[in-house]
Amino acid sequence: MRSYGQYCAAARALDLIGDRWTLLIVRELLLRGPSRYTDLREGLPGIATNLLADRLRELEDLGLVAREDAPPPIAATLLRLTPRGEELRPVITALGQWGIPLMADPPRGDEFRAYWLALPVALYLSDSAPEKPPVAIEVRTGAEPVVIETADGAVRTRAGAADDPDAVLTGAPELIAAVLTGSLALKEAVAKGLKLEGDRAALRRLLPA
Amino acid sequence: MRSYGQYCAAARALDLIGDRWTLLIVRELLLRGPSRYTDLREGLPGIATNLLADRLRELEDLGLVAREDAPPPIAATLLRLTPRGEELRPVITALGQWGIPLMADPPRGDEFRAYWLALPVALYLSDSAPEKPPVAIEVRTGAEPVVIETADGAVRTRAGAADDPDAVLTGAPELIAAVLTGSLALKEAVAKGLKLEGDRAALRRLLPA
DNA sequence: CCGGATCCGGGTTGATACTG
DNA sequence: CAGTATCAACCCGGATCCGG
Repeated sequence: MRSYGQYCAAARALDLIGDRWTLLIVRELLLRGPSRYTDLREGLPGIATNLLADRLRELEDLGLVAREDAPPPIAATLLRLTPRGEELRPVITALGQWGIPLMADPPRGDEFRAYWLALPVALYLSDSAPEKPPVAIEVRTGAEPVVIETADGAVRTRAGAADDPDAVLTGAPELIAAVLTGSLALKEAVAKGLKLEGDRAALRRLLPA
Repeated sequence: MRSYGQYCAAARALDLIGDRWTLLIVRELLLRGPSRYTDLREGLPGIATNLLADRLRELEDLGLVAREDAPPPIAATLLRLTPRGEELRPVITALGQWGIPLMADPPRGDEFRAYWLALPVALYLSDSAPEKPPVAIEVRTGAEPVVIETADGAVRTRAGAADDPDAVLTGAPELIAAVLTGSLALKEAVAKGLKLEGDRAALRRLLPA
């Protein structure tokens, strides 16, 4: 954690969270909430385990991450963001928004985790008919499914399958991403191989205009 | 520029601009506009000249920075952000906002350039009386003065001295920063050594409530 | 003076193996 | 599960030098 030695807010921020991997660790904690060490490592493919341990210790020292013991049935310690750590959300959001155009070219062997879609979902989706009954859409594109659902006007994602989804979306990550960010029309995505089962209107209700 | 190899917008953004110094180079170009190589280096104390050259070449290859020949009288090439590069402003802004609390502790030998104040100014100052005649406030805290002035409702900064400033603010960078961000009352700052000459109301008109 | 290129020492990162 | 240990490769920072 070498300092830039500049009395500038952005430079001082980068002093703390500008190291390689640090912001991606914050992304994981923002998207997944309190996590075990091993789960973090699973969500950060490519990181060396010693680096993850180092970074977590630094983040703890800085007061951005806290360690806590999980409730009794589970024997594990959880890592969670402190309130000050949560305040990094706008940074991740700004980075993600700037990076959206980069998602147009396909993964080329990049790793992918379905819950990462929570980032574009939060940025681009909104419930255009909050007065109607809530909807749930299951997305199958990574190893594990993700559910996009509405809850009193807001749109959220969570890991896992839906009990009784209004629609199920299956296909390549770049097709899903393009549809969710509005850069590709649903019809064209289907023509390119995206599979949409169930109630198409439920999905349209959430998509950007 | 090693890739994280993750199909995630934030990770891909960091693939491009996550290297050390890269975002600070963007900060310089955002705050100063088109600049010569040597001026960039002056605004990035601590950077090794080869690193600056490397980063600029990368940014050029990525289409975030463009090189242009300065108009005839001057014999120099200028570096400027492309539109896509300008789109990084929200990233710098988010970082700067998160970093503001870190400015509370004094510089401790950190380098400082007065025009860096443009960042907090844009975030925190606004003209509460745009119908009145414009005001100009000169700030003397670094090697070179900076002017904060209003122009049709907006608050801007520019390098240099003011012809006929409504007020002049002189003092340590951390006092100036604390006042501009509203974390320290003007009266208390003056008690701590800040010097305010001229029309106090002109400054109050711009400060956060 | 401007705009770099080159070289070198040391620190950081990354891959793998290993451990309580 | 949650790391530590080790080591090679790479990147960074500082100094120096060089062509317009």
